[in-house]
Amino acid sequence: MKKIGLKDIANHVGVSVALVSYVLNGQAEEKQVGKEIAEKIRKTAEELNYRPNQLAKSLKTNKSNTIGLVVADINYRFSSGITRAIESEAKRSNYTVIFGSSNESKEKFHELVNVLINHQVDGLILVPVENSEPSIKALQKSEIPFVLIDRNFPSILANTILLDNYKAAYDSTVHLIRHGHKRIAFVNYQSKLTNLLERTRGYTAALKEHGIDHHHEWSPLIRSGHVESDMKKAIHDLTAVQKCDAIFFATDRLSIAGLKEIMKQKIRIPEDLSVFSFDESEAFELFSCPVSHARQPLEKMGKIAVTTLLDLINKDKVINQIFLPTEFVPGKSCREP
Amino acid sequence: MKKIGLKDIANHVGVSVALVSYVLNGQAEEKQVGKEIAEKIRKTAEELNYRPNQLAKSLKTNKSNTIGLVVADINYRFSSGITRAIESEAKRSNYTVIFGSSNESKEKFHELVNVLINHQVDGLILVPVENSEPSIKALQKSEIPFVLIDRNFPSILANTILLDNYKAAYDSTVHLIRHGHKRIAFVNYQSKLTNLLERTRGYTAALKEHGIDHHHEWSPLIRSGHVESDMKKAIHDLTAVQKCDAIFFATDRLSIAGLKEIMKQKIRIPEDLSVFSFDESEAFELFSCPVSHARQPLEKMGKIAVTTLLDLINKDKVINQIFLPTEFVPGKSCREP
DNA sequence: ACATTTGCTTTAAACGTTTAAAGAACTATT
DNA sequence: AATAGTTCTTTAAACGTTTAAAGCAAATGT
Repeated sequence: MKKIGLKDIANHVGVSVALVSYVLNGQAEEKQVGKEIAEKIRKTAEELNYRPNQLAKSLKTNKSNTIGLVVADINYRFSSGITRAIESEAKRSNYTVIFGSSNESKEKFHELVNVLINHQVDGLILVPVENSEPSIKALQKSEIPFVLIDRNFPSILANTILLDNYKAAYDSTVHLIRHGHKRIAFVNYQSKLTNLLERTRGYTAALKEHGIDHHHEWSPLIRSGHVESDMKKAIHDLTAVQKCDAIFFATDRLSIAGLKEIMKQKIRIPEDLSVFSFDESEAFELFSCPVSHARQPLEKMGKIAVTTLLDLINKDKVINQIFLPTEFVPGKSCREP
Repeated sequence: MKKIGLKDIANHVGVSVALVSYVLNGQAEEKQVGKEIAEKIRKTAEELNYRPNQLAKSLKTNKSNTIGLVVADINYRFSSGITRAIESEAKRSNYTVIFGSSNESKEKFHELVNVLINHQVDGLILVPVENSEPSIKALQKSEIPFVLIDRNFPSILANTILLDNYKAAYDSTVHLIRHGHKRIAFVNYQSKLTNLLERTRGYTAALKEHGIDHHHEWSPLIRSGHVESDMKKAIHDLTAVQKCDAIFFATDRLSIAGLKEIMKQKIRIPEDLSVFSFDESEAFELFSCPVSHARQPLEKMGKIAVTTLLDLINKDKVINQIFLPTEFVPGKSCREP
């Protein structure tokens, strides 16, 4: 079946392509197209199963109705959640999402951004990866609207949708303190990403402000390439050596790895140890007890990212940093006070 | 920063756009472009930070280097895995993925396919949803190459990448039989999707061929909108009433829901009951014992989907149905024989 | 000296749209 | 009957590329 263009419809009806374009773009009355002709055009378009060529349209109008999305790894629960939210919000405004997963590689990130730009996306939503500052700075020089989501950089001032990581970690730590814990550990990735650093900052501040001396050994850092071995060591050290009575994991993946190790070492939750997780995971459902955790507002983040971006595309550019709160989901993984 | 086009480079260097186009497309020698000029063009392009307009390119060449992907729900582990595999395989061949999640709605599915076509994708990879046959049949009438993945329809002959669901379910059931189980239950969704029906067929065949009478009550169907309540009833019925000694869950999500219920009802695995799962889940890692399951070859499926599609795009159209085997992952959720 | 070849470059049309602007056919007003 | 609106329709350029074809020197062959 040959592709049908405006020209085909025009020939078929016996009018010019301009008229067809007007009608099919809903400018029939504005341009005062004859009623019967308009109807005939619509009918023929339908019959011939006309599909507008979005590329040609975009080329002419300089507007692709497309937004580019780069996530850190689509296999993360965070990424798929945010992607889904972004995609459906985008479609509400008639935008299509072009998509890439950087897999935490700055090279791939950079390349993806370029590919998306070449595809003339109207704007970008990015979850930046470690050391991607240069790519972002280059982006800022172009006029392409973009918003960062979930992660940011101190050296970069841009539109950003973030969790209030500091506050969430602070509050969660306080939660543990209220439960009577004095030796609270915080397990984080070894990373320069500010969202993770902020969590550490929140944790430390909470301890300090509640008169608890923070021991450096309570905050082991896990290398992302060596989660299993590092975690094994960390859990053992925190429980057997440091005698911590609570562990706060900085992400869902750390929580899972940690809980797995805790199971292996036959540590009972919450009798021997309280556990709290930043982020939630489907996996928690099958753990021996419900895990208390802070939940990220994925839907909301995605939605706000899109609306912020669309504002940026349509109106003038203000810079906006939005911080969203997490939701506290109580479980049974923290011992009663 | 104004957008730079071939024309700008041409003006800058003092040549025609054609020359610039040749050079920047690597046809410099073929078209015998002067060495110094070619060099100058390349340098200027670099300096001006030229980004080719992919839309214009595609419009002219009638090739967008873009493939459309529609998954059933990006939040499924299957979807994100397959998406990631597809995206990276596509990029290896210089294709970009345009993406949509139908969320199991046939309307959204249909709409997404249309949007992608309007964006002139060179081909489509689709995970069809229930009752989307009409959309697919319409697709077949157009000349757009597409492959179905994971699901298919008896009434539709198309390029398809599937699991060998029948065999996987058959083998898994046999595995349970070998472990000495006689009363094996199979919990599936209430659905017309052939991949799920095939699993039921494999299960039933295995029982029959091993001389086990199949009781209809052993195969409860869970309604996708009522997983929790239906599962509660099913588990209770299978264990307390039917006295089944093994349960085989047809999908990862059913397994999770089932295991949750099993935990609630304090049934011990594998002492009181053996459990086997089709699909794997991160959640299994935190269950009280490792769950034996059949693993889908996501990477391979994605890769094959892309290569099949690219063949379809580039060469002539043969119809191919590819069945992939699952991998057996032994756990400790089946009692010893 | 002229024709041919070689090496390099430009011209111009096309892809499928949009959209100002001009044009044509009526109708209404003098 | 000439003029001026209305109302409807067409013309044509443009968006940023690609690419066949033509153009033009300079080099080579006879």
